[in-house]
Amino acid sequence: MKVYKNEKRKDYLKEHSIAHLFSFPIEEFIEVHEYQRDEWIIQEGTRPDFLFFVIEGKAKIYVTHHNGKVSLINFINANDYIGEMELLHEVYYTKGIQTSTKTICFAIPLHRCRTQLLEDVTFLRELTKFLSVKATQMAAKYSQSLAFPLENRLADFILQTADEGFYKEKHVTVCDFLGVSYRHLLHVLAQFCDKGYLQKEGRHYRIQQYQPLYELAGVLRNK
Amino acid sequence: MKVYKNEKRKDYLKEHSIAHLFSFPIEEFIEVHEYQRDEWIIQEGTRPDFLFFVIEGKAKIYVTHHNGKVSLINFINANDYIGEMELLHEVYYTKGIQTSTKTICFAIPLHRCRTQLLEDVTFLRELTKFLSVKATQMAAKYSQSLAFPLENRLADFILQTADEGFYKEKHVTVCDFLGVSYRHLLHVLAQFCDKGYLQKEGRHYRIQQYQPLYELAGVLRNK
DNA sequence: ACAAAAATATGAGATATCTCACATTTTGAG
DNA sequence: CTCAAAATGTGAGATATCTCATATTTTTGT
Repeated sequence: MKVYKNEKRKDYLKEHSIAHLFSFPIEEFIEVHEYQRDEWIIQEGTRPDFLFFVIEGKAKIYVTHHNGKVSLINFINANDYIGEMELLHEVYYTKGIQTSTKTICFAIPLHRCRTQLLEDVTFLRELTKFLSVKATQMAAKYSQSLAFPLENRLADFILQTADEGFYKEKHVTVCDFLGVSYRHLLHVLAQFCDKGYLQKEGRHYRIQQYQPLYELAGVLRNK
Repeated sequence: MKVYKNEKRKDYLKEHSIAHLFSFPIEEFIEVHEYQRDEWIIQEGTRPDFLFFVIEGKAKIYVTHHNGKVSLINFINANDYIGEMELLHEVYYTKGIQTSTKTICFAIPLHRCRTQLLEDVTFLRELTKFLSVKATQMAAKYSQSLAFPLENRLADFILQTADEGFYKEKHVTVCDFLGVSYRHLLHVLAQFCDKGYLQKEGRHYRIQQYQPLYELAGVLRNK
């Protein structure tokens, strides 16, 4: 992890100003952190000292279970908060956050700003919206994971992550995210190929037929 | 649904004052609603006109999927908010809320209070905490549902809901909540009886051995 | 450039969970 | 009280998903 200083820091603060998300002058407190690919921004089980706001990059939230299974709870993108749970709760089991690309965050030191943050209307209103979206997403994922087989959830995931007609996600990551075994993921992908929805090209999959994938994904939506 | 008026309303407002959750005088706006058992406080897919705060009673959040499956997303108890998503988001697919006992709520009319609520630090701070707990719970449930078989989740549920050593929940509700078929739920309950953890008495189950249930439930906790 | 680690791949058998069909019991509205 | 609806209960076969063993390929650190 690198901490940007002086000019580089100032440039980032100016270029990606988040002053409008607060009603007090926050900039002076902000540190600008750069994490490289696959670095851990927060270690699972360890309280962070900062509230982070992601400026550039992507990351993943992980939790490890007693039986050794790892769940990828969600993806984090630009303009997401990290560490807000620890700001709000004294006691909290901290999830691990790992970058999947180079990631730049604004880091707000909790020991200096906690009190002010918790009294700031502008900040709290934004955070409330952020959390409500998060809660809704998780509720949706939860109920879908119980109500539908992998076939449907995978179709949705493929459509959401496909890039120019190609699905290129890493199988291992997708297993953790959709909560299925590697074996079973490959099995369902192979079915999609058999049925002609996808065609494997090297290690990527070209989407051949969108319509049946749309139909499989469509049933996840609410009534 | 009944709306309490005059003395009855005043009594409730005094007895269960929520003035401390707001920094402006909210009481004058509050309606006191009573819902009987099994009544719907909010219809799925229909925007509510109020933000509710539960004073007494219990309710359930339901969502219906395209394939006809119904998920019980969560339980609602005293001191929970209902309808906060609709306060925060113009566009939102509203979940259904059904009481499971007689339930009394304070109902805050959105059209009159929305603006003030969204500018109220005290309210927003409380709501933020409420939502963060909700988001965390859902994330936990989600990852657990994927990582563990029913055996573990049911053991946890039995221990959490048991009353004086007896488990008495309705099977149909539990199926929706744990996202499994009726048949399978009975199957696992029968296993617990075979193994001597539970003993069926009429339509209730007496907990015979806590230890193995604790162990099954324990692996849900994080590493 | 090379060895180790990670990711991909595949087969076969086991288990968790679902669907459907049907019987019985309990509950609630009128 | 009565009847229909809801909840409970059981069997049997189907399917979704997991585990494990093992092989190949790709990526990564040094």
